[in-house]
Amino acid sequence: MSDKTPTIYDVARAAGVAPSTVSRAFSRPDRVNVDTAAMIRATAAALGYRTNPLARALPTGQTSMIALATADITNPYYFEIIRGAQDAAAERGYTTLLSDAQESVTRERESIERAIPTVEGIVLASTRMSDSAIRMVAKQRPLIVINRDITDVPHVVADHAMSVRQAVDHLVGLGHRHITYLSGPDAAWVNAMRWRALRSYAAEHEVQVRRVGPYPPTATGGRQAAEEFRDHRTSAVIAYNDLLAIGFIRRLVSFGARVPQDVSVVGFDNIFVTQLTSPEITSVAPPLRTLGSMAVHNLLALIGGASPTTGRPLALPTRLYARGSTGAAPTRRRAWRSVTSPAPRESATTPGNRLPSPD
Amino acid sequence: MSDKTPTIYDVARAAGVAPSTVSRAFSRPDRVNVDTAAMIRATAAALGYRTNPLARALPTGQTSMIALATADITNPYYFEIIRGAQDAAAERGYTTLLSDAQESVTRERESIERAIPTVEGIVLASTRMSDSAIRMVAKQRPLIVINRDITDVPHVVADHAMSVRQAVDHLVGLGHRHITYLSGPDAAWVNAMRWRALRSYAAEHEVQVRRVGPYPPTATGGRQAAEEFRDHRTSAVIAYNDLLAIGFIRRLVSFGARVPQDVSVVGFDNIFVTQLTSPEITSVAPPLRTLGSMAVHNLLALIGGASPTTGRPLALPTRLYARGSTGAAPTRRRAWRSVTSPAPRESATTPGNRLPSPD
DNA sequence: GACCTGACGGCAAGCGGTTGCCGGGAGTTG
DNA sequence: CAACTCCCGGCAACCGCTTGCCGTCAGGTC
Repeated sequence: MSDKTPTIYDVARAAGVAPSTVSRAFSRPDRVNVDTAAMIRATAAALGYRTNPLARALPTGQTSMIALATADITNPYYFEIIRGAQDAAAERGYTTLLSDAQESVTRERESIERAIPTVEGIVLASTRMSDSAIRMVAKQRPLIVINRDITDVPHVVADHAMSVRQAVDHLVGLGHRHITYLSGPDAAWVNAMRWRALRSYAAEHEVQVRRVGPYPPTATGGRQAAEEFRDHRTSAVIAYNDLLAIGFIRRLVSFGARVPQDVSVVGFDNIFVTQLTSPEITSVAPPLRTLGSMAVHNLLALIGGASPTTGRPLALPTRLYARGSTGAAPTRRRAWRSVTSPAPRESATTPGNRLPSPD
Repeated sequence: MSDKTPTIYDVARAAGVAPSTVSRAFSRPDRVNVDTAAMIRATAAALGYRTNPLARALPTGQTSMIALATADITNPYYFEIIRGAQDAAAERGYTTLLSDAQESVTRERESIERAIPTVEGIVLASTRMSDSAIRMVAKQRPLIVINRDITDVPHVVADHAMSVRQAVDHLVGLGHRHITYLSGPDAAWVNAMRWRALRSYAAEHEVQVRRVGPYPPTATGGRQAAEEFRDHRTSAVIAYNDLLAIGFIRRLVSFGARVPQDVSVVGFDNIFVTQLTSPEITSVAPPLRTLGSMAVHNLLALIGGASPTTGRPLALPTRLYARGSTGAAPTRRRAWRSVTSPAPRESATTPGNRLPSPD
């Protein structure tokens, strides 16, 4: 009994067959007699044999791995996408390699470059790369892009027009007629889509919209936005995403504004944090989990040799969750509560994540 | 020009040397003449050659991958750990394979089993596995455990005693003398440590402590906790983690309690969400990022052949961030505000993440 | 009974690197 | 100038699994 992990050769010897037969017993069961196969499996099990994915990958190129590239893994937005993707992948025996670009294009490219040789395909979730860069990657590996419509590259997208309609309808239903859009990163395709959809839909409904930004898609970005909003108020605000909405509201409140009495705010993505704030955030939820799993399904089909055109990129429906951050439009504009009144304080501390390592 | 990616053989032919020389030019530059090496690198670059990690891994076993196993990737607690680990790994040319157990022991074991053949080492972040199961894994691959002190298995831990002291000192400083501990999962080693430390430290300071739970380490768990707390109040509460603290506070507030006037709450981990709630959550921050990077450093050392005893497991210092959820103890206990008064409403909706896939 | 067919197992050549070992030649030493 | 080192490049044998191809043999056909 050697301490090394057993190989097909060990199994072959023990079972009295050729290595090739052992191999086939696992990878091509139909190619070998059922009894022989059963016998081989049995001895393999007894020896504790497990096929080495690396060795298998070399001749076949099948690593059973796919990459899921995210712009920032700490953004709750990705949670459900990741879950959906991983579940779908695991179901088919694939492992998901999560890559995190930390919101940097360079890092994104690097980590993708690095992943390419080991993965069979790639899912790009809200990439910041240019169309041409994406096409370069698509040339090397099967690729699916989430939430970005790029010609000739297969993708899955949420129905952005629908999401915007839901947000606007909700606000209009509450009597709002003036909406400010807090813009996300310019490089984010979704941001552009939302704004475009918003503008055209608003036009149809005699709603005034204007855009401010761009801001980083974080709570900090939202705070910034609030500073600027202060001088150009509207009764309603649509934020590029929930994090932005949250930061925005917090700062606004610290200015003495009341949400939703003075300002109604709706976000996008419906991340779990929307339910942990006061007020809770009204948010439009894209089917994140479905996007993730669908992306992987399509990717796996592509890897399996399906033609890229299969499965027309239909836009997945979204849904609005009405919560405390939206309410009836004020009948007439009034001054915000004085700033001197006791407003919830905001902490200036930052997480102490960079403690020196004690050595 | 073939469309296949070039191999060392292609480079060798183009450069007029043997494949082995090409190989060495990359993996053992000192073993080959500098000029030759430079020439080879040049032709390699011209051909667009890049060494295939899979092929390299087969004979050497060096996959340049490590696994980071988390109990629940959607828990913000892991963010900084992940970042720290990934940075440290990337710095040394390693790729991190993130695995997500979704809080299930079976899944955790499965994904680790699955990862073992492809990774050189493993970091276990707050595993739910038993000591013996962990030792089994440690037998197969170099292993580092985060935040769990298990004999004979190398680990990195935060100073739990210190964190508890900080929480208690903070509360005592505010005049609190009765503390309830909201317990996390029984399987979480940290939970046990905290409670133990809390009990002994409290005893020294004439503070009454009691424990309730266990609860799942989520906002929902916190809500549950609030239900039970309602009938057995104390002026101060220490929650197993921030999520628990947040859920707890929200429910409490919906009961008419005021935080921090009636109840002070401190959490652990200092996740980013603590700064997005009202009130913001006072929290004790373990050096998450350092834990992550240190774990990887040690792991890499282990892989490099260092003896496991190297680098005594010292406990990393923690730090408390005082925020709005804690305040002076009430001079005397008084009734909570009536439940009928307008309390912030809590949404009953759940994220619509499981939209049927439209096919 | 000769011939054909299909199922099944084995042989051996890869997949793309790595590495122990060998040997030629330049440089060093006495 | 002989003897000895080193440096450096090549040869070839792996690493563990897959797979095209071939041979054997049982069963079916006429």
